[in-house]
Amino acid sequence: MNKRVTIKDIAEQAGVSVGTVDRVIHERGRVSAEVKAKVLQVMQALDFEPNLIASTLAFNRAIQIGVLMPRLHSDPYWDLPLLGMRRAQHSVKHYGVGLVEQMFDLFSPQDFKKSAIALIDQKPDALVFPPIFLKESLELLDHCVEVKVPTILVNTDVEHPQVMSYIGQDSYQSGVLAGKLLSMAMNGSGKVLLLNLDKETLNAKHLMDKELGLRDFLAQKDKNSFTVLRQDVEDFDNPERLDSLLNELLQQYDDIKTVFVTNSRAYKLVEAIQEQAQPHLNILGFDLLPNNLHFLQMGKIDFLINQNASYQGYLAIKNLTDYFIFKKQLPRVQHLPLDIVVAENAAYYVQREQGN
Amino acid sequence: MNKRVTIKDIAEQAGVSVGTVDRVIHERGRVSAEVKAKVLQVMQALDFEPNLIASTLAFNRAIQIGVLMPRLHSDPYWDLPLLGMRRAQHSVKHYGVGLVEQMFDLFSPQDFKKSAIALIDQKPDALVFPPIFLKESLELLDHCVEVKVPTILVNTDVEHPQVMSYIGQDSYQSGVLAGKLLSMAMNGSGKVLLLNLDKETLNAKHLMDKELGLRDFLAQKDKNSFTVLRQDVEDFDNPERLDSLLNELLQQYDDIKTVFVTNSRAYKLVEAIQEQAQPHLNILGFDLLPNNLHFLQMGKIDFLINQNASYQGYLAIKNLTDYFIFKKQLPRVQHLPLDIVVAENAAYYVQREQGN
DNA sequence: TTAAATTGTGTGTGCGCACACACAAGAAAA
DNA sequence: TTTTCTTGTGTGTGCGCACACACAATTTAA
Repeated sequence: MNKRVTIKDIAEQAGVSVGTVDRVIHERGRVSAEVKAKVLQVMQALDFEPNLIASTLAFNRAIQIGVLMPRLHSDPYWDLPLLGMRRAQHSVKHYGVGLVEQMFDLFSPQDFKKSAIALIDQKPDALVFPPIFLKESLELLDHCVEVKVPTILVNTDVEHPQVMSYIGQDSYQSGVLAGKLLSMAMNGSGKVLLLNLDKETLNAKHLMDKELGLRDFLAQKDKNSFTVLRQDVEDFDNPERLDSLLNELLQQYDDIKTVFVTNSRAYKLVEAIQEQAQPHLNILGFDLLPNNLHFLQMGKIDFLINQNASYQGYLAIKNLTDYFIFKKQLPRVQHLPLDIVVAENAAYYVQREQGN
Repeated sequence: MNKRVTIKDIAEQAGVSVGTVDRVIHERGRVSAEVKAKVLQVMQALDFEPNLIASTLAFNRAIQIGVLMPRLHSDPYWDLPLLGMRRAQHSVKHYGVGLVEQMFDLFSPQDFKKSAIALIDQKPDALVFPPIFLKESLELLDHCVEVKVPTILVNTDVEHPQVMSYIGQDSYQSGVLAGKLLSMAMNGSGKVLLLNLDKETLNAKHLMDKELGLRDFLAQKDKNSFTVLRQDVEDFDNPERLDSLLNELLQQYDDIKTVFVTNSRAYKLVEAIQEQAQPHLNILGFDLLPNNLHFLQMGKIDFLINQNASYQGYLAIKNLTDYFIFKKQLPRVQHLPLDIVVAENAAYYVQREQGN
């Protein structure tokens, strides 16, 4: 372990004081061109790497990350990223990184807007949120430009100059992957029932992308043998309705072999299905919610594609720490793995959700 | 951001000096019982959490982690954990954590032993290695007891008091998972050809475990419809031999639908197979080696189970940093996820291998 | 020409903690 | 009783860096 090079070493070698070296490093100006060149040259020569530990200690400034998320416990999916963020905050708090949380109603653009304003008022150093409502999100991003708050998006990407980084899944590709798994389960031919259990499905780009991915994959695989039936259900909290709808469809179309639930609500479908002598349906859904996992273990759900929602939140905070504390550049897009989860390998992912 | 509590605050509140508080925290003794109790009580009351940044800075000691691994570039699989370790070292070097690497010949117990001695001679603070040779590994662990070097095992676990932590896959469960995937591919019935492309297969517990997992799963699924044929091939570097062997087996047994290559050498099989009008075989293998990935994309390998070899190495170093720098307790066993990798989701895992 | 602003450089302090050292008081050994 | 050891406590320095401040040498303005 050849002793680390410090700014003091640089100073000596360059024949200046540490203050001058410091000014060069932080580009604070007030250094003559020659001296600056000399210092930089010595830094290169000695391969200087600043001691980030000492740096953060001396920096001694708290970083506040504003977090704008759907209200906790209002929807099981949306709890995941928030909890991931909190876990991350816990593990970087000694760098002086804190969260300022502001919750909003998942189905209310007005509330989103109100919460956004409240959050900005607290002057956070950065912002993290999922752009659930496109119009309001763009307004928020515009506002961020003014107050110069860098932003990380999770869950859905939006093109905007103020977006420093997007962390989330590749929705199209997750549709492709679903196609692969379902085509395997269908063994050559059959119909896929695509279920959008959501409100305002038409506006949800990520759901559209998943459908597109599925259709593209199946078409490329075997255009004539596979069919996709799409059904949007806004009233997904009504089990009787869901069940009867499903039965109607099964009567109307034969050869429906699999169901693709495009979001995390596959468990709602399973809960709704009455035990009858139905043809066996293979069900594919998303995300490791407790209910989904339960049905996966019971064999009522066959596949879950893990979009790593919890890890999305975790990474968002970790990355902002890297950005502020360690001065790292962040990639514009970070797609997380699409894990194929079956009963036989679910335990590891559940464990990882807790850990990190 | 309520200002953090420091040892100075504790000292004031308890009416003692910081030195005394320090002695209490580090249990260095030389503190009277009453004072110690008082200090602890104040620490509790103020919810003191030491500033780990300041702590590591002041600690100012280099930690050397001894790494004993198969020689780089001798086997593509074994490169992964080592590269993971180097990546990890890079990301924690500012804590003063360094690696002392010592390589050995993958097939030579003698060389392993020699390298182990050479490594111990450099007095590392901890040791990481895969216990490839059981006898020699146990000797090494015994020696570690004497010199008091805590050890982390990767890839294979061994019971020994000096083993602080094992990081790796659950081999049995990976066999189970393979069973699940292959049974799906076989659609109800058929034979699995289990290929051990390795030397000294009989001594390799992890290969045995995989076989057991596969057999248990298939038996439980449908005892009568599935059969496992096992074939050990020590001469796996000879393509002609492999190809003819496979053809013999296909002639001898009908209804072989799938091949389970129990380690990372599935690509060797694919390379050996001559393009003939064979019945289509679904092939399952392990690990994201470049060659395996290539054949996965080409559709010649159907599934890869990712044992996260690279991440194993990464975690080993990260965990030791946590242990030494942040005084965290490590779990005795850390099983990494068994990722199901198909052509449609491979990219993310490849990307993660590079990143972390 | 002189005062004021600007530029270039060095010094000093503090971030919170770890640890060596100093030193007093009492206990044990001589 | 004197000496040595032990125990309990406080003080001081340094880890490497960030940043405020001091101050001289210029340059610009008045």
